[in-house]
Amino acid sequence: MPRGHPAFDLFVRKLSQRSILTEDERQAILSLNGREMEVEPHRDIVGPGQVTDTSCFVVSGLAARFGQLRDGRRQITAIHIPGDMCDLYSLMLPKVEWALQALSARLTIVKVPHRDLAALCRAYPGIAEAFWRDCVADGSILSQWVVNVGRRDARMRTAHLFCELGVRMEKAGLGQRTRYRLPVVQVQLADALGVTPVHMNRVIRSMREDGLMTIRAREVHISDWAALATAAGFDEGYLELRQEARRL
Amino acid sequence: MPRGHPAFDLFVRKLSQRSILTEDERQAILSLNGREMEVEPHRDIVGPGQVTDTSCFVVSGLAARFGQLRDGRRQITAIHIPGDMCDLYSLMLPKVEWALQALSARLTIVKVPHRDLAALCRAYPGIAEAFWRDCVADGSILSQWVVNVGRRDARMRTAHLFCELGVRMEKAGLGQRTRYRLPVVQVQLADALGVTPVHMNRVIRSMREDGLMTIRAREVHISDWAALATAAGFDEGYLELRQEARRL
DNA sequence: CGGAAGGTTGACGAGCTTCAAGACAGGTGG
DNA sequence: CCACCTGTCTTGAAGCTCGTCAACCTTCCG
Repeated sequence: MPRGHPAFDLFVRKLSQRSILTEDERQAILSLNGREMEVEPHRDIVGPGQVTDTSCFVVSGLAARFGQLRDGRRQITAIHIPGDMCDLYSLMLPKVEWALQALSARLTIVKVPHRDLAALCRAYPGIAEAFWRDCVADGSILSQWVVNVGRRDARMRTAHLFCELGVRMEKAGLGQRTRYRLPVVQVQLADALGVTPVHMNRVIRSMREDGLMTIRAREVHISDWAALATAAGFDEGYLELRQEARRL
Repeated sequence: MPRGHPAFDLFVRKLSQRSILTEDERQAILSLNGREMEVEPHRDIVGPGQVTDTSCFVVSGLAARFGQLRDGRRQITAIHIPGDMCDLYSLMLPKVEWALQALSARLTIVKVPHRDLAALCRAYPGIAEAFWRDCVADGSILSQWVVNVGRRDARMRTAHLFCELGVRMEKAGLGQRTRYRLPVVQVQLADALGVTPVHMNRVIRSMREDGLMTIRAREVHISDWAALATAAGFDEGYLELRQEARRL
């Protein structure tokens, strides 16, 4: 089996948490390859209206999908951490409607041609299923975000996002849920949570003053997980991966 | 080929708008069957935490997924119109995190066993792909909802929802985008848009006074589509089905 | 006729935005 | 080494959107 890009063991790891993969399938995914590149912030990796023929695997750093209004206001609809294949859904709908950008200063991705992903799906139905399940799991997070911005106030929303990221980071092996690197600025948190940067700042301050959490040097430190989770109304069920991961 | 439930030609119609299906595949889907039932509002078809072994096809009426906070506040995360297979994603993640309920007074669904859907996927990779694409398309709508509740004010949000539903109804052959039946009460619109019922009422009144649209006898009538779409910042790209619907 | 459900309206307050300014840090050039 | 600049964080004050509470109205239906 030819060796692919070394970062893809992160991808196998993530898929295996949700789906059952045979050894053949694992090896097939590990043999994937693509163009590695570093992306600077505020530059679209893919932009709305484009038809793309690649998906982007996050090696290090953070990526995000942005929706944009005509007046320039932005809303982040998804945050992708290392190990995520963002734009996997574009394999099904290659015309993308959202901008994908770097969220952190240093973002390294691998661009994987749809051609190769499609070949894998044809050869191994189990891989197609794992990809499908991955898209659905992203949708589950998206549902939670709708609830978040729709029905929680700014403080709950913020607490909820930090809980979600903590759990996702931990599951991906990138830190503990109570302490993880988050190389983003407050403006971007505001864009993710649907508030203004000014208000974002006040909310973070208030949570710091209440002893819930602190952010220093791009690192989140949650001092009281239970209190934060309660304040957020956080229930990690929607991130639960290891359910009855049967094969079709 | 055994005849299945007659309503599934709506399903084939919808899938065919997004994906290319062979005649065999169409016939296979049409042979699907399940238990038809009528559901009254405020009763969970499936509830959070349950593990389900069926998906629900909407024959007539409206269904919705609800997220709920501990204090009882609700947020609708998806509205399903006739022809939608809601809970299709549960084929991949059978443990559901959201409540599925009737939105309209009279909702008729067909409960299709996962077993049968899975058998179809195994026998016809093209059907699996169409299902996958359907899930992704739902995710695309969900992204737009995040932008909606995150960055648009109540008036824009409302206008946006009526535009979206208009286009979806039209594509499904259930009316014109400027005139369609929407058998829901204002409380439910408020739950979908993340505002209070009182404010919902004021927004609808204001839009009526501005000559944008009216709702009478559960029927939406959009008097000035262009003005409404502009007020909403509506761009139907994210609902566009007929893109390069290639097969893998 | 009476009750229930949904729609409508007013008054008031809270949460969030907007505008504006200042503090602080890191990086650059003289 | 310091002056300066730029990006980020922080804070205050004023105002608007939206939520809350409460009441009343209309329609429908038994």
